[in-house]
Amino acid sequence: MNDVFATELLLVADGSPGHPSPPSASEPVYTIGDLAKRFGLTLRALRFYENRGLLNPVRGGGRRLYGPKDVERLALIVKAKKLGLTLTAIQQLIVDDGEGQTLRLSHEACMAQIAILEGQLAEIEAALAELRAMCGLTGDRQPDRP
Amino acid sequence: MNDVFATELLLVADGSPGHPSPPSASEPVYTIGDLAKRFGLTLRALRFYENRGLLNPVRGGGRRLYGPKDVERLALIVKAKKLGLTLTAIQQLIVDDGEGQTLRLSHEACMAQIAILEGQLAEIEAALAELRAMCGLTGDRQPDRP
DNA sequence: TTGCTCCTCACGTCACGTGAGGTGGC
DNA sequence: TTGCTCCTCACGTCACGTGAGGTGGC
Repeated sequence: MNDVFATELLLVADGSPGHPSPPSASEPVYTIGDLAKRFGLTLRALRFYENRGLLNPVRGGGRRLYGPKDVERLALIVKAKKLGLTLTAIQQLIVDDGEGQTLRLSHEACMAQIAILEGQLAEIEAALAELRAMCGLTGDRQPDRP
Repeated sequence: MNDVFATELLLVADGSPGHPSPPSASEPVYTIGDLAKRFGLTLRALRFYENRGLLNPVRGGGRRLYGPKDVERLALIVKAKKLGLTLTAIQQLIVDDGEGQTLRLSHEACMAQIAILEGQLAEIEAALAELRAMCGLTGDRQPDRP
């Protein structure tokens, strides 16, 4: 389904002991490069997330190895970032409810985030209106009326 | 017209030599606190702009003293920031055309900035749509149709 | 041997926030 | 003496970018 994952899929015998989610036998394992390509992130970003405690891949020969749970978690991180949440917030919002990881965003927090984004939206729209006026464009982007 | 300016207006005899725009006699002079209140900025922000070379107030008794030209320049900085421009860009865009300072934004740069903001707008609108769905709100914020 | 991918420091960027410790004039 | 406003370091924050210098396996 995915070139990166099809060609670079690895298998690992066991995870390191004590790891929160050690990849078990025959589970797919990905390198940092795999995930970077898949999610459109840099290696640096993935290492940074790990440093912030958002990811916790096992090590194999000094390299980071990501299992399905790590992939699931990273997908949530990327999704939450698109919602405009900070990494600090994301770290506290991702929880595991037995059947997988989810973004536990309370209704209150959700409304608060909406308010923040609406504020940013207004600022950007005001800036766009001003810039379009400066560029000699009409604010509503309709052709000139007679 | 402005309480801050009316009550804290100072007069200074001469500017320091070599300064690009030394306040001359009987020109109004403002403190950093005056400008912070007037423009809704922090003292730290004003000092930071100075450090970046965006402002260059004279000193009087160790204190920063801002003249009308500094005020004019700061107004431009604040306006440009609202357009989403970086301080580095702003520094290069502010020019003095004999009759005052202006933001020299080329048509090309203007269009480029519009494109950037339109991209941000799209991202924020997508995030808002998602958040409203999560919060159980309708995307277009209209009441439920029968 | 070369090329590729990965690694760990560690400093840089952006626009400030936030104390720490001190000064000057009412 | 207290309160207010100002000052200069200087480290912290946010989310990474960007080398520097080195490793491992084809």
